[in-house]
Amino acid sequence: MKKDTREALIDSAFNTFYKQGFQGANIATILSEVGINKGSMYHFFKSKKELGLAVIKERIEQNLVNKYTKILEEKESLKNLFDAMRSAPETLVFGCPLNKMSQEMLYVDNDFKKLLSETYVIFENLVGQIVQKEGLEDSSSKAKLIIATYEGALMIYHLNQNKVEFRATLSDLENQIA
Amino acid sequence: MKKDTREALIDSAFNTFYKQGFQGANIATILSEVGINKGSMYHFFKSKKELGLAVIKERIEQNLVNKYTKILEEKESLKNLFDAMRSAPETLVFGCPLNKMSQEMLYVDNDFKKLLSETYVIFENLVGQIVQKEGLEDSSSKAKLIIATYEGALMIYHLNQNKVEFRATLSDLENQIA
DNA sequence: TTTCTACTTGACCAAACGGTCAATAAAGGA
DNA sequence: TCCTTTATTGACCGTTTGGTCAAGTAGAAA
Repeated sequence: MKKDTREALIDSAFNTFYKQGFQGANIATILSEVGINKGSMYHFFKSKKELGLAVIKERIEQNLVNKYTKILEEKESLKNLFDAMRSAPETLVFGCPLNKMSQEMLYVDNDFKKLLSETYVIFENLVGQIVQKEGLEDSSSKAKLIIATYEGALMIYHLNQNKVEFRATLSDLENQIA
Repeated sequence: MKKDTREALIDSAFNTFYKQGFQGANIATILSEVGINKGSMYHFFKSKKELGLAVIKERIEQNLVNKYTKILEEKESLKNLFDAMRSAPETLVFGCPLNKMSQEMLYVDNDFKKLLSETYVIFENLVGQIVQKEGLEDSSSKAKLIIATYEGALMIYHLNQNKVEFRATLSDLENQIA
């Protein structure tokens, strides 16, 4: 179990940053959640920032890759993509992790910006492949439109808590895309 | 000039929070920018949080109201709405203030959440009125779609810095709405 | 068993943070 | 002019913050 300290640290950091924001989160919270001491964390990460970057790389990016490559490999990719997006309120209870982190950190730190931009490219490519698989043209601009609408609608959902309208927006988009 | 301290404070706070986030910003920065002492600020605002709420109410919300009521009163409202949105990268250099603040603070503090939700309602209503003025049906769900796409596309723009594609996304939306 | 490395402890630190306060100054009205 | 209210000063405070470090422990390899 000792070997998993690093993973437990990233898990807890992801959750804490996700809820409270990177700058608003404090390390002590993460430490007590994992049940270790400060020095132990600094053995794996040389700073809070490094921990943040690891969270982006190993959780935010990885979660996106896992989720959307799986959809890409399925039979009805595009349909499943919209199904997955429509269920976002259930899974992403504090919003889109990539969007949250981006809004907060993009102009605060350049290393965050670089990593978050790279993560977005991966996201767009995966959605683009799903669109392309359906034989649709302009897959990259369609992917952008899907992601934009999804992210924006998710923001609105978190502001007005109206799940029905959130899903309706995505369904309209789905009908329009195909 | 002395009477404008409160306004100068909110101006500087808005800019600082906009760039660095609410939690990431420190009061000393704002104070030195305005050129006053700490006690002077605490004469007008009883806490950093009160200053943050005032920024939302008196800058973020007000700016939205000013900008979109003006468009609503113009001749070609809907066209001008899309023109204004397309020029967002020039005016909103760090993203959408409402979106940024929402992503950061929605699940951190309930007073922020309430105020930000109210601000969104105002935003949606104004865009809804612009849509309705054009004689289009379903103005409220069309307003949601416009805002969602706009917010999402703006997020993408800040991640990939591609202004051409940002504008294209909004132009596609414009063509599809009408 | 010894040794080397990876990990963990817990006390410690300096700096930065948000916030307070009594004293003072300036403005405005009577 | 005097007086009251509003605004400003600047020193001060307690807490929290991210981060350090010397010491010790556990585990694996030899």
